[in-house]
Amino acid sequence: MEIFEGFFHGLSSSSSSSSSSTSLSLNLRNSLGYGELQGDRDNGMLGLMAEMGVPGSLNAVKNNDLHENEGLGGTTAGTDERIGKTKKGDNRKTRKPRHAFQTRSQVDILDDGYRWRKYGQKAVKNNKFPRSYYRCTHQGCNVKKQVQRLTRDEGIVETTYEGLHSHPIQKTNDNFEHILSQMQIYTSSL
DNA sequence: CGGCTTTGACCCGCGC
DNA sequence: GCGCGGGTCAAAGCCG
Repeated sequence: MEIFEGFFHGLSSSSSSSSSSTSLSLNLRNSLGYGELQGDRDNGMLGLMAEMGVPGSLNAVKNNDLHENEGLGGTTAGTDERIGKTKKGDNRKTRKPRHAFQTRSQVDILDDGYRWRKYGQKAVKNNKFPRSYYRCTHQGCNVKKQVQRLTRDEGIVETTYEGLHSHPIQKTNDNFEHILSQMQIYTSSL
């Protein structure tokens, strides 16, 4: 997979600090947890990058911001009322896998083939760019993701996926290589 | 007109 | 207890 090797050249030239809103189509078919099992990190993108050996130049992107947060009581089934505060602390054991990776791209929204609905945006400490919260629009699929652009290198977008899709992707991934030629993927598992 | 984004409020955990 | 930081809700507006 020399494509990844290819990215690292000609990247720095394209950081034109313009966050154009053209949607970039990144289609990762069999990655990002499409499946029933949890924690199947061996396949898909993460495993792919793990075995191809991401070059060590990514120390510029310290993922000290990526701290695993298992509590994350976001397991709202959508039925509980805030006022009632049923606070389902019991099923905290069902922690969801969270996969974060960083892509060097000029666009904020990396379309990975799923349909996402934005449900929030917050300013993050130590970052001048806000973090966006998305949820998969597919029925019964409450996969969430966060997209955040780093202050240190505004050419890098950090995407954190939480949960596993229970439905197939709908788009094709034939232009995957074309996408890869436009961005640089870092990896991190948490 | 329906789906999505925007955006302020709300909630909650945690540290002081 | 209070403030802060982060995550979510939901009403209103936008847009194809």
